[in-house]
Amino acid sequence: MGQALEPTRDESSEERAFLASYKASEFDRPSVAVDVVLLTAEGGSLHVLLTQRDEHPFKGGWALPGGFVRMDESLDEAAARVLQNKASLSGVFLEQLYTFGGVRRDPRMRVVSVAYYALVEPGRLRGVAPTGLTTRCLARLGLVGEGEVGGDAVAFGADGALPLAFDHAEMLGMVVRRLRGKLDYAPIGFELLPEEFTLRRLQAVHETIMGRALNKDAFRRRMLAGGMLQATGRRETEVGHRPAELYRFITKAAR
Amino acid sequence: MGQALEPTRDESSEERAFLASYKASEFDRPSVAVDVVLLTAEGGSLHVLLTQRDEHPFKGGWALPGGFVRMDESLDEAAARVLQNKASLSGVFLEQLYTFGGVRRDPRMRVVSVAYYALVEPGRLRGVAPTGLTTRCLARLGLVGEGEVGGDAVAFGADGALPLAFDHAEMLGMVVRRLRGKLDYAPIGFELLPEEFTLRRLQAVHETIMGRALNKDAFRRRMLAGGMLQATGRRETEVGHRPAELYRFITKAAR
DNA sequence: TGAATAGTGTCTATAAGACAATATCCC
DNA sequence: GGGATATTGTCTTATAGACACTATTCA
Repeated sequence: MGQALEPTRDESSEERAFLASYKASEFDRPSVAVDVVLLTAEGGSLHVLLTQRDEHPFKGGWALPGGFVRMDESLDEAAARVLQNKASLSGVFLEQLYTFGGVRRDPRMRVVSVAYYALVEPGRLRGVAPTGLTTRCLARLGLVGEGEVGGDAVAFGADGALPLAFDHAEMLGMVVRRLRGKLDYAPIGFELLPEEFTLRRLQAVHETIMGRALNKDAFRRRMLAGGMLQATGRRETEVGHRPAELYRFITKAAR
Repeated sequence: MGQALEPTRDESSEERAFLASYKASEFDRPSVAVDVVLLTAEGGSLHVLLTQRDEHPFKGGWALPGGFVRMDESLDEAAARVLQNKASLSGVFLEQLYTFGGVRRDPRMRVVSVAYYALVEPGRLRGVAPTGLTTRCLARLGLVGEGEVGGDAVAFGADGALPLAFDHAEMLGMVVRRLRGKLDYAPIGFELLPEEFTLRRLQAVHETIMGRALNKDAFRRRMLAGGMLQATGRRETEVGHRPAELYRFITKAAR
């Protein structure tokens, strides 16, 4: 570039005086948190990791895993830390979703929350939310205004819809719409599958995200023409019918 | 919904005790700011409002208009306030872009900045940045890695590329890519035009955003088929050739 | 009348949808 | 062999790009 200024090189006495006199804590400021929407796709539905709150506010309600951003970590790092601490996951797809900053979204105090979403294949979530636990669950995700622009999402537990804390229903609605929008041009379907998969499984993931059936022929053609799939030569086994070829996702760099 | 908990109704003594004991200012926290990318399209280029910094850091560099978020306003409201104060604009398209939260993006202190972008027609920017002023300008915007996924943008003033403060080159790069991605399915081209416009002008705006020529016939067909345009019956005047019909953008609601 | 762009109609190439035919596994 | 799904090939239809032709304004 050569265009950006280099602040560290510009250590004039004038600047040093300015920095010394700058009172960083002079004003009230919001807290900054990250919330992570950890998603997986299984059984034709998206599932999201939720934890039950044992304190006020929204005591007993279900919330996304989150935490406050530390002074020595970036937002991305904070989201990765939350994912590591709450789900023992690292190295997964993790991307910023949107930042929620309503004045009263947390009744305790002003909290600006940067929402992230993570995508992981079901196999990596074994043990993260064992059935039977009441404090955390993988809830099935459904949209309220199906097919509409705005609207919240609903999370279903074993006994029906779960009460969601804060504005987390809005976050969940936004993440589904974001996925649907990105699916056509970003390689996000692969993030929800193991390393090797059949075209049928990939289509099932896409159908799960879109919430509707897709044309098999067109899907197959589009995927193979897209140049992001590499045939392994191997085939699935023990399926009770003709086994399909296993494919692998190849990044642009590896092509 | 009926699923969300209602915190205000849940005023048990237990909750009141909790809220009273909650120490909101116990921890260090980042400052929260908004930066606004105010864009318009003219002469085949996108233009962005920049102000020259007269203080450290990045003294003399060019920055997006921005400001700290107040405790009594949402992020959207803060962005609208900045737009009103710095450009005397209200009621324009304004949408969140991305949140930048690198640890050292501001050398003074930790600042998390929520970037917004606003779109206005050139006519509404008359007087906002008069030529000749040295403290603010409407800079022509160009992408660095044209056609690539990532990469910064460059802002050109009268004398060439302007040095951009903070991570604002990254914000500008992101806004161009966001616009290109949204153009196909969101009605954002209209936001950069006056209320009535010809198809040729609309195509010029799309070409400006995409940075490449578009097929005239296909563009025309697609726009007319999209159902978002209403012919006014009037035509442009004084153009030195056959005048084109004037169209108006109609929202879904008005259809 | 000429220059310049608007607007229409038609042909072709490409991608999507539908559907039939064949292939290959497990039981 | 029968059941089930994979895979291939073909036909039809919708859309994008190319291009020719006509229309309308101002100079």
